[in-house]
Amino acid sequence: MKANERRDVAAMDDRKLEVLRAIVEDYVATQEPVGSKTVAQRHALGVSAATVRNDMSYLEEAGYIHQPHTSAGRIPTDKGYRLFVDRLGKIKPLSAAERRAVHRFLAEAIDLDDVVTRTVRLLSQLTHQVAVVQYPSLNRSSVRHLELVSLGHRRLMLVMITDTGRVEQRQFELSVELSEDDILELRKLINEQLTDKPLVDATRIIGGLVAQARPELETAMAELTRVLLDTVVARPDERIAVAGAANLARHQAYFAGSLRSIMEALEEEVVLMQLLGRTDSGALLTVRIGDENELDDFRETSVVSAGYGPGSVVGHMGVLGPTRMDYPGTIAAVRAVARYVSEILEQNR
Amino acid sequence: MKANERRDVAAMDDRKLEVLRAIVEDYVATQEPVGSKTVAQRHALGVSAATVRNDMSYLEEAGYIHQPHTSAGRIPTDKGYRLFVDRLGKIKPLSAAERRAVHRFLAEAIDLDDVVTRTVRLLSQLTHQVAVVQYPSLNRSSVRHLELVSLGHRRLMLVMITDTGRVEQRQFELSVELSEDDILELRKLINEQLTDKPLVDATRIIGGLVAQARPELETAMAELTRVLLDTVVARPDERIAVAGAANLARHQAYFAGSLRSIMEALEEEVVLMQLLGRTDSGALLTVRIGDENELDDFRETSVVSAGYGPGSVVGHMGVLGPTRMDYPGTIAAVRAVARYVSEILEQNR
DNA sequence: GTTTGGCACTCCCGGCCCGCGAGTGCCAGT
DNA sequence: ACTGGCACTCGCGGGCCGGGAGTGCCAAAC
Repeated sequence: MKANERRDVAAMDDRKLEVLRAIVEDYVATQEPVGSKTVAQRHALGVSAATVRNDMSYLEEAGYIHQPHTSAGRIPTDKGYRLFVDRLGKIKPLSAAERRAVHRFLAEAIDLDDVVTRTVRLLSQLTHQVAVVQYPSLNRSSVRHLELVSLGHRRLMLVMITDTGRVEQRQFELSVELSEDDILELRKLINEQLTDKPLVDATRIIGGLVAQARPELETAMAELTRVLLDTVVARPDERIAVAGAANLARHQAYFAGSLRSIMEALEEEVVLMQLLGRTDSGALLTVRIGDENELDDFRETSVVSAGYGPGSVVGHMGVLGPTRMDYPGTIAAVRAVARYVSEILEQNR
Repeated sequence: MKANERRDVAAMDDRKLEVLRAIVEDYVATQEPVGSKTVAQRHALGVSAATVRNDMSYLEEAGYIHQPHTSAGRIPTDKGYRLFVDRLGKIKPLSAAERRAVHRFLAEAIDLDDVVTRTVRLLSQLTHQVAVVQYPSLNRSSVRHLELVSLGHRRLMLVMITDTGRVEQRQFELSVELSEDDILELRKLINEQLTDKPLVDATRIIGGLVAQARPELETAMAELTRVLLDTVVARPDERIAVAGAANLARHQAYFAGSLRSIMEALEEEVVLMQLLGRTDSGALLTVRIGDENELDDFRETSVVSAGYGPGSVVGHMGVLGPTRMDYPGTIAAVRAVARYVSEILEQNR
């Protein structure tokens, strides 16, 4: 199969590829099947419509395009889009104005929440599609600071700040009452052990905390330990922001029946993580086209996603739309935004 | 006009009202215009279809129902729904199983964020509609505690906790470096002044803070003051949670063209606030039907909303759907959930 | 005078047919 | 290998029609 595809591509001369590009570009622009005449005219290939027809029947044979019905033009298949993305699409960089807008808009962000909110809006506006941004994964962050605040009685609040700027906060109640000094002591102890440690190691470290507390504080520390573990482990990556769902409505005809299930999926963090997460190892940017998404409801959907983070990848962001989307433009937008957000995180570190 | 309507209602005998109820109920159930025969048969009125026809033509004259076209059945108008809601709909309380589910699901919430998230999901599931929940308004809350945390260098974090459990957090940078003791001093000062004060008074109090700080800390306090004001005033009510947007897709036919603009509106906090906020003064529960919403995009939409809070109202929650919705069921659900959430907030106070 | 059965009328809906046009595949000629 | 020509296919929109649901009105009955 793999060898077969290779031969297909190799056997195709440049003009056939050019025809495929023309079909993809026109179809994306007009949303209508594109015929041989259109291709021959609009894209100065220097050949007649008949020649284009021959190429098209070849491309159809090879599985890159297909006809919705006998007397219609051609539409790219998922395989066709794939080839286009891999070898034909020349990524068009954002315009200077767009770049400036991105920088200005993101530079105004005051904290991580704000960065994420602005990012997701920006992506959806740039691409006119649904945008999804995952908050920096706790698994890949380190603790910058832990704070323990008394709320009166036995009620406490634990605030954890990571090096990516993420703030997790959690209220709980202890079975014993602690003095302000006790709290300070516990806070100091926890901070000494956890500060600058990556969260993946936290589970281990937290386990050892109880042993280090003064005997009087052991009960409290044990309870605190449970809350810590809960905060760190039990809700690992779950935060995700979505924007631009209204753009789905623009493609109503396209999504037809699946609109509802897609919207349902957008409210499920697990599903979103799946869509974003399965990045090709190492690749900076991933495009998953139609069938390549395992989920049934997304068979007519493409996802363009990129990792971001200061130095290493701490989260993913992406854009979701119909398979017939403007790949070069979307790829450029996602890449540019991911890069710039990474820069911001780098600076704030 | 008002007098006119009064007379209309008064002039209608019970059977005419019964016919209107039958039309509303059937139309909501079937989504299809309902004819005289159906009404006469399904709802044991003890009269013939012809009689029902007379009543219907009266109801149409009075503006409670109308025909989409000459040879079709009748559909309630907004005015018809209004009368139904005000005088005809017998609110059917939730089933015991539903009530248990509500209690169980909400009781598990661990903090305010969790309460809101669970509430909005619950509402959308109970009603099969879009649910919207406003976080407790800062304007109507009091400060329970303020915390000032050093993040190293000159970077600080301000955490504010209100009596409704809402936690606002904000990072910022001072122009001067403070010692741990300085920070504690400032924190103490701020807490003394603000704890248990309603946030509406905060602006005034904050203004006086700088004067009370030691001269060495004046600069820092001035800067801090600005951050405080920003946190308290500049982002007053803005947090809103939405769930069940996928339910809009179920009513695709109904919303037709406006689907997109409705979805856009759902991403705009300002619009959502408008929809929820304009509560009739004092009323525990508000139903706004079709035209009664000022926004054009919501002419075919009804909103059922209720205030909630411990004792006094601190926020609103509601459900949004097509005008042809199950009002009795929706009203019951919104009311039950709002009450129970209020109870929870009361307990946590 | 309220209710009822009867009846003519209206008009939507779905099915059907048909002509147009876009697009194709094939072939013979360059 | 490319091209022009040509017959063919088939979706789409428009027009037509018959069935059916629902109405409004009227005259008779209670």
